[in-house]
Amino acid sequence: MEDMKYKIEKIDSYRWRIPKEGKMQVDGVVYADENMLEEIRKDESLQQVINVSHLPGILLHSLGMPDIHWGYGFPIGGVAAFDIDTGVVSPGGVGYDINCGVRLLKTGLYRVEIINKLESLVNALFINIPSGVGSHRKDIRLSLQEEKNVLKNGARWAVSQGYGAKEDLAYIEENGCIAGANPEFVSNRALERGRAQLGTLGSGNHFVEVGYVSEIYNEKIAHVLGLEKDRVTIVVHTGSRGLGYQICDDFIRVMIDASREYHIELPDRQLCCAPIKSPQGQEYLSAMACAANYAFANRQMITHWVRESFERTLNISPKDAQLSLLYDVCHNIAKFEEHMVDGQKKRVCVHRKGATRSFPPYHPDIPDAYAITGQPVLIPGDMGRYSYVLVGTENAYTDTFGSTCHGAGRVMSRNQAIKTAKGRSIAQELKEKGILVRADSRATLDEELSEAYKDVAEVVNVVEHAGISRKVAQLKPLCVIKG
DNA sequence: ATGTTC
Repeated sequence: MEDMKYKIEKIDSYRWRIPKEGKMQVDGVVYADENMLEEIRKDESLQQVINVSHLPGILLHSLGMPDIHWGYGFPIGGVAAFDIDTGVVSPGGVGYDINCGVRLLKTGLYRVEIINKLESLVNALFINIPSGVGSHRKDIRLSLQEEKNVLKNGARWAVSQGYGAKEDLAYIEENGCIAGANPEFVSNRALERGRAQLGTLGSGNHFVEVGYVSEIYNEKIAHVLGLEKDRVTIVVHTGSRGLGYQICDDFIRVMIDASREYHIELPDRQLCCAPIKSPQGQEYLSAMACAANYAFANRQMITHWVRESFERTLNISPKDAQLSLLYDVCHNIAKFEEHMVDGQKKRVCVHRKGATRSFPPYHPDIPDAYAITGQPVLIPGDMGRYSYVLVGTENAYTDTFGSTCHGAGRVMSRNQAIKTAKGRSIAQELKEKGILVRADSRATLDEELSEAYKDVAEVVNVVEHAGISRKVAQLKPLCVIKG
């Protein structure tokens, strides 16, 4: 590399250290192989890992996952944990799409049973789940009071309204509801934006994808999770829509003032934050929990319309379709968790921005049914390739505050992707690969071009070799709806 | 990611 602004040392084939210097409070640690590191160093994301390491109360290290890339203040693919008494909470450490996340449904169906019905299936999904920028539902009109119930109760609210079943809740991170949500700290503007958008997909990299289990890497774990080769699966990737965006935006303003008030020295204004125990910190966490719960409810409602689309299109009963929830993970969130710090168990505030929780077997916060496997970790790839199901490990718990990667990671900006796609039909190219796509906008398809992303297989390879997740299965797409 | 620059 030409001008090196920071030192980087090899720990092993999959881990790199940026040693603490100057005002850094801790080292930076990045998970990547050698080739990936070269790519990663082309953007500002490692400088962002360093910037985060300056924040007060940061514990052990500022982490970068192999799918790291440039983000607002904190890198996307970043993990940082803070001491509750001396540390801070930062909206930039969570991101604009609060509780953007992934849910995986498994079915009793085999690929051959749906392969001739993909067109009607994708059409049904596209009709039943509004997609695209600003998408909203005409069939649901929430009162303000009811919306506040959504924010307080998350997926549980959705189930109480008939979207899915009570049994689903055990298979959602935090059972689909983050504690401490208080709608009092959500602005009217955020509430307004959220009201008509509940139960919609959104845009960008969000999608609903019907696919199948293409590869099993660990038969025993796959069996416990209910995955079998050629079985049909559904992946839902979406978040908290305009509501989460507005909450992030509102609190960035609050935190710029708070950083000044508490004399927090910031290497980048975008890292604006407040002490966890300050009023501003607590208010952000209450509002963030509201957005997180909205996102859980959103994925739960979308699940209902996925099930309905399957039942109607394939003319099967819900029981026969067996669209059961395998798991639902957050990948943009700040949470209070217990971790080992300097040999002591300690409650800390973990920021995961474009990073997934990866809890080990027998951790009390994972479903009983998965005690022996560890927490399912859901890693979507790009539109044209494949996604992965992994499980959490003890190493993740000790090395990365129980965290791992979240996806393929962009290598092209959105504009670059649009330029690359010029003169091509991405939908047609996908069709030739056997993937049927329906999208609200052509521009979104162009932005989400396969080549705009790293090969997720390489990302997953790193987290597996570094020991912070174990590979269980690969899923390949058959049809997909997008924004 | 985002009523894609109130």
